[in-house]
Amino acid sequence: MQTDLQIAKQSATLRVKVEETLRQAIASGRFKPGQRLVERELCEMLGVGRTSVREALRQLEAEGIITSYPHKGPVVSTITYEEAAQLYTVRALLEGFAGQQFAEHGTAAEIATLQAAVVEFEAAAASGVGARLIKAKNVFYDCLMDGSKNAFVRQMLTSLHNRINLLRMTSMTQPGRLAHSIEEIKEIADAIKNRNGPLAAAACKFHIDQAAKVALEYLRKNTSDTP
Amino acid sequence: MQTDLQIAKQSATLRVKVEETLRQAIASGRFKPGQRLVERELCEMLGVGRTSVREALRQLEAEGIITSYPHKGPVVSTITYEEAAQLYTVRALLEGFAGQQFAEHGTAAEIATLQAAVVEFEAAAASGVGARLIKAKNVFYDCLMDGSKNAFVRQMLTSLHNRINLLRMTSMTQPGRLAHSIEEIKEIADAIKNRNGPLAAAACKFHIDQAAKVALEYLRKNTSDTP
DNA sequence: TCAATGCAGATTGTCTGACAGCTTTTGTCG
DNA sequence: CGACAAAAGCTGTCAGACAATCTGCATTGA
Repeated sequence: MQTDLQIAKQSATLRVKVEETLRQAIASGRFKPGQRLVERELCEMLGVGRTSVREALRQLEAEGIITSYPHKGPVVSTITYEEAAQLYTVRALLEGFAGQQFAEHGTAAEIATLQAAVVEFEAAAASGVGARLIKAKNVFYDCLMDGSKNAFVRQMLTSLHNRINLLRMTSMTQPGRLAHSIEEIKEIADAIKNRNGPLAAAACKFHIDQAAKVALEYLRKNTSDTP
Repeated sequence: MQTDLQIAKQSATLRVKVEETLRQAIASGRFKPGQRLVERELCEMLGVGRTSVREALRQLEAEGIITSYPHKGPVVSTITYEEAAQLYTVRALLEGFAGQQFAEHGTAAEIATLQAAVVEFEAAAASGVGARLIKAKNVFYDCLMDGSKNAFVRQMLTSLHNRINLLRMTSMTQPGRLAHSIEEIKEIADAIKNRNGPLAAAACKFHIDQAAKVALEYLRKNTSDTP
């Protein structure tokens, strides 16, 4: 495992590292939605040539987290209310599917891993450390996606998560939301443990729908506030 | 409309044209799965510099229709039996969703367009012209994806269609399959016309499952034949 | 004063040439 | 015949250059 990661990082081409760095920078809010990404600045900032930067940008563009306009260059993608609504809809669909597959075909070991992730998420929430919470949530979703046993679902959900990341920090920091979130996640894990496919799907869908409600409400207010 | 398209094609950057050309070349079988794509050859073939080719390749890689290995270069993606099965599964899920949305929220105009597409598909099948058939099918799916009213579903399905294209020609040329295919498509359009969401979803899922059955059977035979 | 025009700066899109590094193949020697 | 070294073929990356294009600002004309 460890060596795998190390080897992966070593043999990773420069372009991939740039990709990861930029993805991280965007996810962490270092670059904000709508902000222009000027090639030369990125080159200096990262200490690499234009080739690597441009190819990395193409990749991020394909993933949808940046948008480029011809002869104007790329900007960090913004997300409209309608897009966010659509995004959460399809996310609910796919995660519901993943949950159902997990419940019906997951191994005992996978279920154990999932439950451990829930426990860690709870602990992270109690600790109040934001970074730990995000990490725990990522572990949980990673596990859930693995449970779908479907590489395409995994890939699509990863892409959706990346695009929603800018909003997700919102939906989790809303007062009272976190406690509900924990309960919903427990429901998911329980349904999976009990091998109840439809219930697992419903629990996943419910969880996303709740998150969507909060995020969309926030988005609605903020987009009308700043015309 | 026309001017829009013309302007779009004019202002398209070279890179995008290369993308489209390569996508087409792969979809049409000009480049076969597993085949290496050597940069210099592509440059000569297309008459463009390495920059444009490499950036286009990154895009196609992100879409999954080519795969690159570090320091070895890109090859046209191959698809294993398991991957194909997963692909059809998620496609059934998404198209089922699209069909349901269409039935429940599609406009009368959209339904009329869909029905026209069905008629054209039938005519194309009767004509026996392969190209016309493929075009008709694409129109039908385009219409169906629009009906989902969800840009993400549309994008994901487009990507899946691209990746499945190499197999799709198979599943449609199987003897007897085409007649069934027409019937299934009619079922879909009927369910949508009658505003029956669940039935539309089921019809879409059934259609894909049938296509999957044929394609997977073919794939199973061919992959075990050529070790 | 204000709108239209036009120029200058900034940035992207693309090409060329170059070179190191990794893979694969070839060739040679024990 | 096998191992090891040399060579060839590509990719990954950089730097520099230049045309095309966008944008903001200044100039000009009504």
